[in-house]
Amino acid sequence: MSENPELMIVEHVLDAVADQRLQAGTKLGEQALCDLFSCNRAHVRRALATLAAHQVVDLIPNRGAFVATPSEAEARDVFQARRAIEATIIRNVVRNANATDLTALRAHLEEEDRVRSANDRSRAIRASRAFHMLLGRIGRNGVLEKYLSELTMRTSLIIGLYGSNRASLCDDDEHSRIVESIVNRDEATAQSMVDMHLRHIESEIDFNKERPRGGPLSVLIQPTVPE
Amino acid sequence: MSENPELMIVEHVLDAVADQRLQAGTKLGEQALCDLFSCNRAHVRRALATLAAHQVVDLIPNRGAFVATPSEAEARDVFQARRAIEATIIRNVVRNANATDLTALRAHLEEEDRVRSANDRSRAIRASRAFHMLLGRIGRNGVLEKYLSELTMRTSLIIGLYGSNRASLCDDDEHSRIVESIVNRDEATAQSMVDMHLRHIESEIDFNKERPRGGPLSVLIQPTVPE
DNA sequence: ATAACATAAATTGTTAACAATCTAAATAGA
DNA sequence: TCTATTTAGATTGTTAACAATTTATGTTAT
Repeated sequence: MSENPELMIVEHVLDAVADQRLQAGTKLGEQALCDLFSCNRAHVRRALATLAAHQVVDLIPNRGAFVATPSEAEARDVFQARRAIEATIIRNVVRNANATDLTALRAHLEEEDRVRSANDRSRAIRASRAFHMLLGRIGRNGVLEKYLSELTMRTSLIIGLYGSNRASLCDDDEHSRIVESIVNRDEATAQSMVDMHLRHIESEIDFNKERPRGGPLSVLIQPTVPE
Repeated sequence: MSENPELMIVEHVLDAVADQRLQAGTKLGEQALCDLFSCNRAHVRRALATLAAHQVVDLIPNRGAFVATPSEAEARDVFQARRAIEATIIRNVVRNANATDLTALRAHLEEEDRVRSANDRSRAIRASRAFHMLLGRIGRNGVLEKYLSELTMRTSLIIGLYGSNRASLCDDDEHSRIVESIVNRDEATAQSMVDMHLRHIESEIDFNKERPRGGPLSVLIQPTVPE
C-alpha cells in the first residue's frame, strides 16, 4: 500500500463505487480512511476533495464525506448525458476500431459469457461496466472517456439505489449485437443499438423502490480483481 | 473575502481562466494564493486538488500547480466533446425553452451587440462564453451543464494558446441565428447551426502558432464583472 | 565569458497539536 | 415511559512547525 496514497484512495473508492460494493450514503470517515490506507488526514482530505469534484462524494461541512446519493432528477440527467456521450463514442469506435480492438471486444464478450454462467454478481457488474469503458477506450477521445467513466460510476450508484433485481447488469445479448454492428462498420445501427441499450437500462429503474443507504467501509480494501 | 475560501479560490481561478485573464502554464504558488485570498495552505491545497480534478490545473509533484496547457490532441477531443454535448443541450433548449428563456436569450444577444460596439475584448470573451452557458442552463440538464462549463473553460485555454486573433470570440451573427431557430422551434436547424458554429471556432485555431505561456497571478483578484 | 559547482532562499510535502462542532450516551424531570 | 437537558466522546476544522525538494544566487575554475 505504498505509492501516492491520495491516488490510492481515489482509485479504490471509485472502484468500489463502480462495483457497487460501496453503497450510496456510506460515510467516509477521515480516520477510517487514514487507517485503511495508512496515511495522514491531509492525504485523505485532498482525496475527498477530488472525489467530490467528480460528484461521487458529497462533502457536508462539519459532518464529513458521504458517498453521493443521486436524486431521481439527477439520474435522468446522467442517463441523458450517457446517451449524448456514448453516441459519439460508438461513432468513433465504428470508424476507428482496428483488428486489435475487435479482438479485444470479442474477448470481452466471451468473458461476459463466462461470468454469467458462473453466476458471480460482483464480477458481472464489473464486466458490464468494463464493456462500456472498453468502447470508451477504443473511441480514442480522452475527454469523452473520462466523462463516461464518471457517468458509469454514477450509474452504479443509481442502480444500487433504485434498480430492480435484474436491472443490476447489462443484457449480454445487447452487448454482443453492438459488437456485431461494429464489426460490420454499420454506424447507424451501432448508434441506435447503444441508444436503445441505455434506454433499456434506464427503463428497469424504479424510483419508488428506494433502498436503504449506507454500509460498511471495509469493502474498500477488497483486492481489485484484475478483470 | 470571507465565506468558504476554498470555493472562493476555485471560482476565481475558473473565472479567470474562462475570461482568458489567466494564461496556460501560469504557476499557482501556494503562498501566493494564501496571500491573495488570505487563508492558510490547507485551503489552497484542497482548492488546487479540486481544480486538478476539473483538468484546469496540472499538479506536478514537488513542483507545484500550473494552469493546464492543453495539447493539440486534447484540444480536438475537447471540441468533439463539445459538439456531442451541445447537440443534446440545444435539442433540450428547443424543446424546453419557455417565454422567460427566450427573453433571456434575446437580452443576451443585445448585450453581445453592445459589447461588440464597445470594443471591449475582455467583456466580449465573457459574453461569448455566457451565451453557451445560457443554453446550458435552459437545457435543464445539470450534468451536461457542468460538463459544458468545464469544456468552455478548456476551450478558453486552447484559444489563448493556439487561437488566431479573431478566433478569440464567437461570431455574434451565428449566435443570433441559433436563437432564431430556437424561437422557430426548428430542432434540426438549431442542431446543425450549433455544430457548424463549433466547427467554425475550431477551424480558426492554428496549432503552429503556439503562444508564450505563463503570466501573472494578480489577475485573479480583478473584480468579477456581474455580466 | 562560460560552465560547473556550492550555497542560500524559497517552495512543497508531512506531521502533530489544538479548537470547534457534531454525535451519542447518560441523567433528570414530567 | 417518554422527553428534554447535560455531559462525554468522537469527528471535523484550523493552524503551525518541521522536513524534503526544488529553484535561485553566487563563487570558482577552465
